[in-house]
Amino acid sequence: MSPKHNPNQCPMESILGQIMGPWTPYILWLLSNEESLRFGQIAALIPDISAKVLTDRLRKLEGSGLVHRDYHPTVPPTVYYSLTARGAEIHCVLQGLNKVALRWDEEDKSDKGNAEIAAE
Amino acid sequence: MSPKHNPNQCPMESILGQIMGPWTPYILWLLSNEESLRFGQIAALIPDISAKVLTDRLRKLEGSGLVHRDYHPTVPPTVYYSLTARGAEIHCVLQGLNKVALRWDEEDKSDKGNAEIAAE
DNA sequence: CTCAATACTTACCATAAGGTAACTACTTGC
DNA sequence: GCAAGTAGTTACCTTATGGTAAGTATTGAG
Repeated sequence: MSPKHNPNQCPMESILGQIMGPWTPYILWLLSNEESLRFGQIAALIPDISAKVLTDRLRKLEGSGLVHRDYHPTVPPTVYYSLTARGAEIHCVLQGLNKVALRWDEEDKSDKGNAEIAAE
Repeated sequence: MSPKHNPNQCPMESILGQIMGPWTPYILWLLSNEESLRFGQIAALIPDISAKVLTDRLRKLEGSGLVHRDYHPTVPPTVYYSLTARGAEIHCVLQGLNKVALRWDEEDKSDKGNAEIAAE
C-alpha cells in the first residue's frame, strides 16, 4: 500500500489491511479451527514462518482486536492465543474461501490428470 | 512469503497467494460489481495505484485465470477487463467480507461517538 | 509537424519487509 | 554453574516492492 493511502476511508480496505497480507489469514484460519493455540504450536503449524514475523502478525492482530493474547507468567512462560468475538466473525468468510480453494484444487488436479492422459 | 515456501502444497495458501496482497482484492471487488472495466476506469476508481502496479496485478490475475483481458486494437487501444467464471466465484466471499467490514465500521463509529459523548 | 489519447513498458531509486542469528528472562534439573 | 525450555527481542543484512518519470505505439485532428 502506498504510504499516502488512508485505509480508513473505506471499510473494505480497512478490513483487508487488518486480515490480509503474508501469513495473517493463515494464522486466523488456524485459530478459528481451534479453541486456542500456543505460540510454539502456531509456529509448528506454519513451518516457514519466522518467530519475528509470527510475533509481528500476532501483535497486529491483537492490536486490531481480532486475537486475544493470554499470557501466563510460568517458567518457562506459556502464551495462549485465541480469536476474539470479532475475530471469530471472519471464520465464515475464510470457510467460504476454503470451499472455493478446495473446489479449484480438485478441478486443477483433474485437469492435470486429463492433460497427462491426453499426452499419452 | 518466503521464497522457499511452495504455496501449491495447500489449496488455501494457493488461493490466498492469487487473490490477496495489496490492491488485488480491491480490483476483484470492483470487477465483480461491473460487467467489465477498462484499464483507465479501474485506475480512476483506485486513485492511489500506479499504472505499473495495476498492470502487474491484472497480469497476475489473468495468469491465474481469474480475469479476462479483452484487447481491442483500435487507436488508441481499448482494453476491457472482466472476471472469468472462476473469478466470479470469489464474489460471494468478498461480499461476505464486505458485510463484516460494514458492520465493524458501524460499530467503530458508534463506539467512537459514545467515547466522545463520555468525554464531554 | 506536432499533439492528444490509451494502455502500457522501462529504468532508476527509495523504502519496506523479511531472513538469520544471537541474545534475553527465569527457574528447574543435573 | 551450566544447559534446557518458552516466547519472544534485537541487530544486521538482503531482497522485494512500489513510486516516479519518461518512453512507446498508432493515427486522426489541428
